[in-house]
Amino acid sequence: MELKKYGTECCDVVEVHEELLKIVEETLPQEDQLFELAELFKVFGDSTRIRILFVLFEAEVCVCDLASALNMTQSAISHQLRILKQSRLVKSRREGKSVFYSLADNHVRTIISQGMEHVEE
Amino acid sequence: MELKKYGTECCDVVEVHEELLKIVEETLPQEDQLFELAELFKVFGDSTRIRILFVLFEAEVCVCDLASALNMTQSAISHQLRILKQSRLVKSRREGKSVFYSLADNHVRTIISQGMEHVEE
DNA sequence: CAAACATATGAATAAATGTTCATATGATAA
DNA sequence: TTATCATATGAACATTTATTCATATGTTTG
Repeated sequence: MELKKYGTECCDVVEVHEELLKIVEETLPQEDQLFELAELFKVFGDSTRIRILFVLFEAEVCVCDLASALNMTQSAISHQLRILKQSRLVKSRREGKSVFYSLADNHVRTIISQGMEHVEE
Repeated sequence: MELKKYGTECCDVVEVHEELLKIVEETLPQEDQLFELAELFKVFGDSTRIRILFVLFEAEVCVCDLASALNMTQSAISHQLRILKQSRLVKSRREGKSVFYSLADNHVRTIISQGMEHVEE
């Protein structure tokens, strides 16, 4: 599919090309969806959380092991797990005193692997 | 592939399970790669930049049309385009006084569509 | 019950970030 | 050249955010 080009002589016109505006209106998701999407990617935008996710790619792990493995305080890890859970990227399961975390779905893997491909280029 | 579980009785032990540590060491990307990856996702973590990308899904567009279409100042858009360009998500091409922006590669589409799938669940 | 352990969370602080404003750069036209 | 248009960018400000510290919650053991 060919990309169209807009705006060649737009900038001295007060109104933008009707056609571009129409397309944007048709294809741009709703404000709240764009916001949610940005919020989701913000969650990926921290190396501590990325590291947590990489560990969870391999195993279901409890909080204190995550803290040890990543060499961070229990509190810091716990705060980040909360954020990961709120965005439904991880889920948790209590077993006695411990809480085990694991990946919630496979979008995580796809998104991270696409990101890796991009930075590795 | 089954996920293993680690840490059942770890937390009163000073050292974490050897096995988990080994796996983490083997599979965790280098620090600088993790950092780059987080930086990349930070770029997606802003709704203005997401909106810009959605417009560029449809067409090659100049800066002032982007500003008009998204109802933002030229300066704000330009700052964001700079960030998108630095992470090689968009590319630009000058034509006379105008500069046209377009997507740099297709990872952008995959990443965003996976993100959309996730938030739409 | 109390003590010990694992996890969660509120408050505070420092660092990062998006937008605005003013202005600089680059290109075209008169 | 000078004027004008399109874009880029530095500085400032307000907001967001990751970590630390202290402490609370929840579970098991004695």
